[in-house]
Amino acid sequence: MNESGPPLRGTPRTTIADVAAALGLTKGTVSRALNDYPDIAEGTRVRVRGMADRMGYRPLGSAQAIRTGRCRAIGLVLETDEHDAHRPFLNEFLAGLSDAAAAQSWTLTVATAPSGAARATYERLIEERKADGFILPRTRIEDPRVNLLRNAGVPFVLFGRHGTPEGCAWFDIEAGSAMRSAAHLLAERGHRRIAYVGGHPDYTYNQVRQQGFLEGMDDMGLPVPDAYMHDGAITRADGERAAAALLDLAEPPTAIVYAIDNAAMGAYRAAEHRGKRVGRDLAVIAYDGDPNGDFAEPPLASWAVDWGRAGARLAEMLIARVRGTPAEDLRETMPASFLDRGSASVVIPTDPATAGADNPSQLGGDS
Amino acid sequence: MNESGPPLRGTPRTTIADVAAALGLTKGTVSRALNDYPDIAEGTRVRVRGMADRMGYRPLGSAQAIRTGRCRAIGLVLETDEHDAHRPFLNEFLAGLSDAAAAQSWTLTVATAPSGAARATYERLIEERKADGFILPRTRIEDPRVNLLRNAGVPFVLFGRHGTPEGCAWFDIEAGSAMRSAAHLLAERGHRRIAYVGGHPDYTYNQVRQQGFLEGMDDMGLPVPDAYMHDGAITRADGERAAAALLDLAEPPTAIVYAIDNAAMGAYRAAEHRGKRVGRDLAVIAYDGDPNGDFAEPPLASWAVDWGRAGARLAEMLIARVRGTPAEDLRETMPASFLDRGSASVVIPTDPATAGADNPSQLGGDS
DNA sequence: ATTCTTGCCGAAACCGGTTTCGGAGTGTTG
DNA sequence: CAACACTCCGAAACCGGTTTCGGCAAGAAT
Repeated sequence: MNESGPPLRGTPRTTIADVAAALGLTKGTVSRALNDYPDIAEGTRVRVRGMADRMGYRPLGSAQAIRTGRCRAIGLVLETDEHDAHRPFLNEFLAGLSDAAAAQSWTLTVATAPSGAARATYERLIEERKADGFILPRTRIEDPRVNLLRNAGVPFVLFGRHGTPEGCAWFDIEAGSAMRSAAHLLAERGHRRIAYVGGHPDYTYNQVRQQGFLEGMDDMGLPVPDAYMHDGAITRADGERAAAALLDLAEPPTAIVYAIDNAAMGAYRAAEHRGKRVGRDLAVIAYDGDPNGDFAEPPLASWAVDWGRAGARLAEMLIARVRGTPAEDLRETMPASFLDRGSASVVIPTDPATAGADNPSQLGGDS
Repeated sequence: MNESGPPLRGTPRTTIADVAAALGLTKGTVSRALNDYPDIAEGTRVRVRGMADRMGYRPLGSAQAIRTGRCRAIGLVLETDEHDAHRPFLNEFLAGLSDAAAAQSWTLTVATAPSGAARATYERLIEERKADGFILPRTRIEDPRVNLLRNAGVPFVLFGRHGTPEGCAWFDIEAGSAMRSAAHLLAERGHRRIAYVGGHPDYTYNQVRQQGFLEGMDDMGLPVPDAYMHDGAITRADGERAAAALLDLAEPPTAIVYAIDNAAMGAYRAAEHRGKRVGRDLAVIAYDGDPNGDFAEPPLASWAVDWGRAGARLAEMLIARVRGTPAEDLRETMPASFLDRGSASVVIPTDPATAGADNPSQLGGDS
């Protein structure tokens, strides 16, 4: 019984036995030749190699898997009911992963799960050996996936550092220094009152970006009053609320740094409702490089991440990890690149008399 | 040799042999019991079932695959360097696919390829049996993937009908009737001069939507001059150009129907540059339900597709197809739902004297 | 009481690979 | 010339399932 299905494959693949027969060898020998066993004569190896790809032989992953325990597949579990800054980039991220995997004849197994119930999904994939290891996007500060995989003995690579990175391989974007540079840049353009609006506090990216911003402000000797620090702005509406609160302060900031592009888009409306204009009365720099930001008026300055490249490196690192490279040797960062667009080009004339002091009357003059 | 990797799994799965031993049966019997063979006593079957899930037994996909030829995986090849109207929805689409697959203990294998070189990707996945069948998103009018898979004897389900659908299973959104309704609705709101801006001409969606629009116009007895029919607008810039051309006509349309939300977003700027305003002087209805449209001023009226549901149905249909259901029995459509937002709420007062005639002077009065 | 079914399960082959083991052939050394 | 060490490959077990085949036992038919 089981699943009886008529539409079986047309051509009946060439198996390793076919290759062996064509050469008068045994399949064991062919297998060892192809897998670089040292007890195979070099001449035999090239004969086997030649015949194998002349016959178009491609080993059957599942057949290998049952003996080796490896299916040459990267696992990726996307958590769905979650704010997804990477939504516009999912394509590129998947492309990076998939291409890098394909280059080594690996494939990509994707699953989704509601954030809470991800555990069961991982367990199923592990139990059925659908993946040799996992890439963990959007790491949280306390991330239950890490312990789960650690205990199961399944290799993984974090995208974003973890609170306790012992024994973890990770890849990360230098978002901290990006935010730090944002603070520098705004300060150099004359801003003294710069506010920050963060994202979801449970995630490591949020910590990193906020800290980077604060370092940047500290570098420039600029104070950051509590009222200038917001958090938890994920959606455009969140960002609008935060901007509204900031702009309604007695001493409103002249610039806002957002952790998330999407939230930053809300600043435009908040400013407009107060007769101000982003890019003229208020500078905004955000992070993500969301293409939609390019269509804002003026376009949103932002830090862009090369998601394709990130995916590719993550895939390569995970494959290396599965093959045995120690986790400690698999740690990389990649810089983000700044898109210096209109929203950031607000220059505050530095009055020598008031330079260094907080001077509220600086704000608001047209052009 | 081969890939020697230390981090092997912790717990050594329970195999079918373990279950058999625990019951004093042979693994053959256990296998048949679990797969509903008729020659197993009902009592035995329940004993086996009970013991199996008490022991947490889960069959190893790759082991099954080598005998059955099925790995219980859905294949999805995303073409990357392509205009992707589904980009904002990729998440939901994947979630729909993955959840429906998981419900039947299937998984999802995702690969990407540049549009041109997709063939090799399919061949590799087929050759290595990484997927039992494929879901083909974004069907083209002449789609090489169809012949490829047909010849290979690999099951597939089209997302969007194909030019020659013989022997094809497909799922489709009723975008034709959506566009038709859009024409009706605009006509009912008094519009007589309605233009259309299509998307990429190689894809079936474009054909379907355009035809639906023309039918709707025909239903209402409204003429569609050639100058009112545009095509090939994918990006926001494309849409802006098309709108500009239309608005610069001697008799500009009072409403534009777009095949793609993203292109429709360009109409806002084109209108603005001409002192007009979408939602007041120009009605716009598009298609895709892009969440960004909700942040336009006024929000973009559009037809939304439930991508999660679409993915789920596609997965279920493909699994059925793999299990033997004839392609002809696997054909479904799903309606799109109209988001009647600000951009469509332009009412042209129907002057009894001029009703039915094209009257250019109708346009543009401030409400 | 014999024969014929029928229900039910064990035994074993099989799928396509990998890995271990042993041994035939050759070359080296004492 | 015997003993020994290598090189290289065949033979066969193995992985975890599925599927075929055959046979035992109980009940039905003759």
